Amino acid sequence: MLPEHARGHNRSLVLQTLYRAGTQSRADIARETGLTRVTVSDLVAELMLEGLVIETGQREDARPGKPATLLDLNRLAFQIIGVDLSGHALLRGAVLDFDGRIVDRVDLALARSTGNDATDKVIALIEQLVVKATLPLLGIGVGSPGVVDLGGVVLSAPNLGWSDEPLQDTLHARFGVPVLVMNDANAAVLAEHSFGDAQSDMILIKIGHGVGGGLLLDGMPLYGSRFAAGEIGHVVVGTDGGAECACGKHGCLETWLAVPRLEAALASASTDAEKETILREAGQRLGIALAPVVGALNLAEIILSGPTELLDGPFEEATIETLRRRTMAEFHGDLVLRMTTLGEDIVMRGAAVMVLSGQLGVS
Amino acid sequence: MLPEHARGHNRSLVLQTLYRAGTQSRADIARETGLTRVTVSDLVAELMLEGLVIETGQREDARPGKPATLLDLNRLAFQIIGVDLSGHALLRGAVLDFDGRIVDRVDLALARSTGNDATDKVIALIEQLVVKATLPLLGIGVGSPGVVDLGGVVLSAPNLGWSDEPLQDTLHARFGVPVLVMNDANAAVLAEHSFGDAQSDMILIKIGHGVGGGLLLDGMPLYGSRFAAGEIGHVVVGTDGGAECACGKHGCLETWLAVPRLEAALASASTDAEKETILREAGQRLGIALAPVVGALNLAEIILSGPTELLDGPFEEATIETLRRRTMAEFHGDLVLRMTTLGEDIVMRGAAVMVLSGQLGVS
DNA sequence: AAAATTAGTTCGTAAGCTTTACTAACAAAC
DNA sequence: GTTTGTTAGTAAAGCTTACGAACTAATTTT
Repeated sequence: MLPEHARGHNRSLVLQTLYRAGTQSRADIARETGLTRVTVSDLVAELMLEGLVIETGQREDARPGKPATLLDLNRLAFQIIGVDLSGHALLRGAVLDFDGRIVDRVDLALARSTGNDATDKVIALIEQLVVKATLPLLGIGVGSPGVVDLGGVVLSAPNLGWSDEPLQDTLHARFGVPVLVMNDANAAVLAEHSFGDAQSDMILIKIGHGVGGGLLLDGMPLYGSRFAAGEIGHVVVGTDGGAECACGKHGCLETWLAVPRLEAALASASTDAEKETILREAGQRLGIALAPVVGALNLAEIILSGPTELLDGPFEEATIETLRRRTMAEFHGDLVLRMTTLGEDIVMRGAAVMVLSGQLGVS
Repeated sequence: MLPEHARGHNRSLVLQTLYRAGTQSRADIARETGLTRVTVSDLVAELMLEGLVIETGQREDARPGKPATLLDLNRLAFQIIGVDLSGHALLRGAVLDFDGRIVDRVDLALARSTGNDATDKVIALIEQLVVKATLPLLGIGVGSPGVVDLGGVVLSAPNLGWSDEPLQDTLHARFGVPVLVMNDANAAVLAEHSFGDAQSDMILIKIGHGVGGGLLLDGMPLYGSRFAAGEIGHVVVGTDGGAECACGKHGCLETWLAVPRLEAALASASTDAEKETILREAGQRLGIALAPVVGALNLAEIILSGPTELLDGPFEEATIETLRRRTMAEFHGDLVLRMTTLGEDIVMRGAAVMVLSGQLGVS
């Protein structure tokens, strides 16, 4: 641990304080961080030289003493590109600002491309986004389905036909800015944590063509021993059989609640009561699968991401009821289950958080 | 982050290097840590003044250059007291050396004491141990059943009749040395990680009068949002009912595999085949409960701690078979399940690791 | 014997943060 | 209007920490 590491840490501390609490004075930051006013002034001077921080005028409120010079992140310093590769047929990308707001967006049909063709599609998408950016780029964040290691190599992503695809290096070589590639559900968790005021111990379940999850424990994403943390779709649920899965097993979580399966089941139902029963059954299965996870990790919150019309209602209710019945209320009395508030943009916004966090230590 | 924090980090780095790799020279440590020889010399001088590090002579092997002065941790500098409160009827304690070896031990019957009486028993146990220690004490580590917060307050431990018991503060006030109190299963996980060459992502399941677990993720213990991580005993397993539990639910993990339940079931079995079936059934239940956890966390290793005669055999086999059948082999091909190698001393040795880690940053 | 190699120390320097002391700018009270 | 007290920010000096260069020391290789 060298002095410059400590300096970098303190730099991030200042940025973090401004990012979270917004406009503040140097003295405010000093109080908040525990550093002295002198040190904060020094760090702020450095950050202003780099264009990351600006003075925004004086504080107006009437109180004794010299009025404070207010500071803020220079929210016009950079933009970020966020990319979501988790759609089954559509690659989605956006230009985002410092606050994670979407400035512009581009979609590109995957058209069943796989392997190098898929990689080329991703590059083409980003090229369009680079043109649309109106400010220098802080970096590019990508949320990819499948298993992604810490170096941004997609170890396995069946839908895109990738195995050991060094996407992060490829994109960095092509675009020359920092690139971060992460699993889509992990990116979504980061978005929910930053923008959706989620707690620090939670799991996010992403239900779409497949079922995946991302975990945040004590505020940090979990990757797992082989970078496959959250890959819960092919865990068998219950002790009473179930439909056959593409993976060969019977009763995998995906066979109960992947969107195509749910829609097919709903289509064959005639009455509303039947439909509700189908949704409740699926929600119960999710609860059964999650109960040991919630118990073992003492989670505070479960977030669902997926089609609102399917998940928001009987499904969600059945899941939380099942969880409550199967775990100790004493430890989980405050357990919350809810839909994400970020909708379809969750992965792109999470990808932007990755970049902010990786480049500035801010989130 | 102040310079002195960085200094502390580097101090621990030096100690850690010596702790893990054993006898080495200053130059070896410099190469290993990336610090310069100058800095290492400075840190070593400080540590030698404190009596934590000693020179053990010159290296003997024939190679060019000035022969190295070898260093080692002063393994006669301190001893540690480790206490295990998880026994149903017996409090166990030991004096341990720097390497976690047990130097002396003391047991004390709990005799159904609860509340303040139980606290007094713990103090009496430690008083006996303090007398037996032959070197200055680095600290006292305690593994307690129940839910323990980060400040060493036992929020809830039914067997000992404790709620919100500030055990860490009480013991620190009484004995004047650093005290660390942690959940028993978490302590056990630390022991297994340090002494049992376990991997960095694992769960340890402790089966005794109750069933509890401890998690190590990326080398760090997990505490959970309400400090109840690992409390998996009262999660309902399977979708086919089960016996009634003391907590009021049906089919909790404890109703399938707590030791008293298992022994009762075995006692009513007449043939060996019947007994094996009972153990296999229990092992399967554990596998069913753990499958979602292993899947969600992408764990590499599962360790069992408890009566060998029950767990080591059909039980263990059934658990790993069930896990393999219920999770994706692709992500968990190297999944290992085994008994702990540390036997009954695991919690006391883990308590010692807590102290080593907390006081010296070593583990 | 000379050259090469490795270990460890001494000395001076750079970086980073703190403490102390200051100026500037304001509000409140007399 | 002056005094008193408070708050913001800066300047200077000093401490801690780590580093690099240059040195001594001890041993093997040539």
